[in-house]
Parts: sequence; structure tokens; C-alpha cells
Amino acid sequence: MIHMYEKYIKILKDHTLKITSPRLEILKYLDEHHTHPNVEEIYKTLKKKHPSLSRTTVYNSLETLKKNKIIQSLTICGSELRYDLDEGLHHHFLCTSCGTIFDIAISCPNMDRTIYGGHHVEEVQGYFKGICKKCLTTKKGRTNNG
Amino acid sequence: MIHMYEKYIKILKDHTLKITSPRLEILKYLDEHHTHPNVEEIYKTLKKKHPSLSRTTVYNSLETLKKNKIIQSLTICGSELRYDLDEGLHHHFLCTSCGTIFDIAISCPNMDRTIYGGHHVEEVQGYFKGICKKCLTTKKGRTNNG
DNA sequence: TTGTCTGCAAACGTTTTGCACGACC
DNA sequence: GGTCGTGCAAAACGTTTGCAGACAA
Repeated sequence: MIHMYEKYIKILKDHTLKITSPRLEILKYLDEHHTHPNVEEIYKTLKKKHPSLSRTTVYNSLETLKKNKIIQSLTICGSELRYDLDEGLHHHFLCTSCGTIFDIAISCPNMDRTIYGGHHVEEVQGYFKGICKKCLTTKKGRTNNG
Repeated sequence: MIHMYEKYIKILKDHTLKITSPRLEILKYLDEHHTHPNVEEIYKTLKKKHPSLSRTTVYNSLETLKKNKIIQSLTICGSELRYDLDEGLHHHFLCTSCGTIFDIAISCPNMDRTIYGGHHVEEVQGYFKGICKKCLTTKKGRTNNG
């Protein structure tokens, strides 16, 4: 795989963004890890390969990618921002037992409307909290990411 | 009105919580201001009447009320926490032009289910972003709370 | 070469913590 | 008298800013 970054280079080019190492790495990371990581997770992981990487750059790059609608951010329960590839309308489920965040592909007619009660809706985010399937069956009272 | 706090005293009693001045004032404030205020707004307003009030107490009281499902917290776009009386399922619309947060009483069949994809859903939050009715008609490009 | 991106250090705003005092059953 | 709530100060946390030097186009 000589061109493992080709896909991400194309995405950046399509948005007329400059091709930089941090942007490619972050994009690759989010493409390969659909775990809705926060800044710290992204930073720590990429820092291993690229020791010169700074937290500021991670923040900057995420902001740039977000503005270009390549990625999206989400926050559940007022915790830190988490990031996700922006791949169409989907919602998020947070398991309060294991801390995992799942994507939920929900089709809800009311949530697709662009006008609601006279307001023009541009963005929709749905957050669900509860106990995930896995934790329900194992019945282990685990706390966060266990 | 000798007993303007009676309503809030009852709520606290019903939850076997101690009746304290900060709790009553915060509850009263949220009941009278459905503007989804943040901690600073609540603190600054109540501080005028009760100069000895501390920010810590506001945080503590909000946390207690939240744990007892009397109020709920919300955060749109990763900004600070905002608070709201917990009055059944409703969602929130943030106007990116004037910064106002509206309640949206939406009835979406998929969002009322307690089991979704095998996961047990305990809480649902829907966030909508866009331009509100008022800003659409006045067409004034205002930025935040103007 | 020019404008943008990176990376460091410091600042910032929000929230949490540790602790002593005070109120209430 | 013991438990719980309050209020102060300090710390922690996630994020933003200012700036100098590096890099992509």
C-alpha cells in the first residue's frame, strides 16, 4: 500500500484544503476508528507515530475538517467534544454502563424536516442514553469503558 | 403571596430533599425563566438578592436537583451546561442567529421507544440547530443574543 | 515567495475538589 | 451531636489564543 493516504488526500483536495500530515492522520484515524474519540484520544494515539504533533494542531485540524463538513462533533452529557466522520444523518447512543457510544441509524420523519414550527432546521442531533445490548445480556455492572 | 415558595417546598419535600434557600431560589428561577440559563446566569441573578450565595452552591444545588430528575441539563455545540425544568420529553432548538434556545415538543414514534436495536433507552435528547422563525422574518444577521 | 499551518506556552472559562463553618433534625 | 449544605479558595480540565518558525502550493 504505497498510497494508503490517497483516499484522504482526495477528500482534502475536493474541499480545496492543503494537504498536511496532521490532517491526513486525523482523517485516517477517524475513518478507521468509529469510536467517537475525544481530542485527547486522537492526540495521544497520533503522538506515538508523530512525536512532534501538538494538541493545538489536533484542535486546529479538527476545526478545519468540521467547518468543511468532513467530520462532525458531538457531546453527550456535557462532557468533552467527540468526533466522527460526517456521514449523513445518524444519531448516537451512549451506554451508561460501559461508556461506549454507538451510531444509531434512525429514520424519524419529524427529524428530517427542514422547517419545524416556522424555524429553519439546518442540523439535527439525537442523543440516546441507556444500557446497551451487550451490557444488558452480560448484566455486569461495569463503569465506563470496561 | 406569603407562600410564594410553597410550590417549590412541595417539590423538594416530595423528593425527600432538605429545604434550603439556594434550592428554592434556583427552582423558582428555572420555573419562571424557561430560557435554559447556564450556571453563570443563574448565579449572577440570584447573587443580587442573596449576596452570600456562592457559585459552588449553585453547582451543588443544580446537581442535586438533576439527580432527582427535577431539572435536566443540556449542552448544544459543546458549550457550557444549561438547565431546564425536567417536564417530560421535549427537544431543543438553537437559533444560530440570535442564540435563543427554544423548546420543541416533538412527537416522534421512534424516539419514544424504550428498546432500540436491542439497547435499553432511558433518556432521549434531540438538538436542532438553525434559524428561528423570528430571525427568518426580520432577516437581521444578528450574532448571539442580540 | 506568499499565505497558511504547525507547535509551544500561556491564558481562559467552566467545573470540580478540599476543607471549615454553619444550619437543621 | 451528627449529618448534610454552604461558601471560600485553589485546582483541574478542556479549549482557545498569541506568536514564531516551518511548510505547502
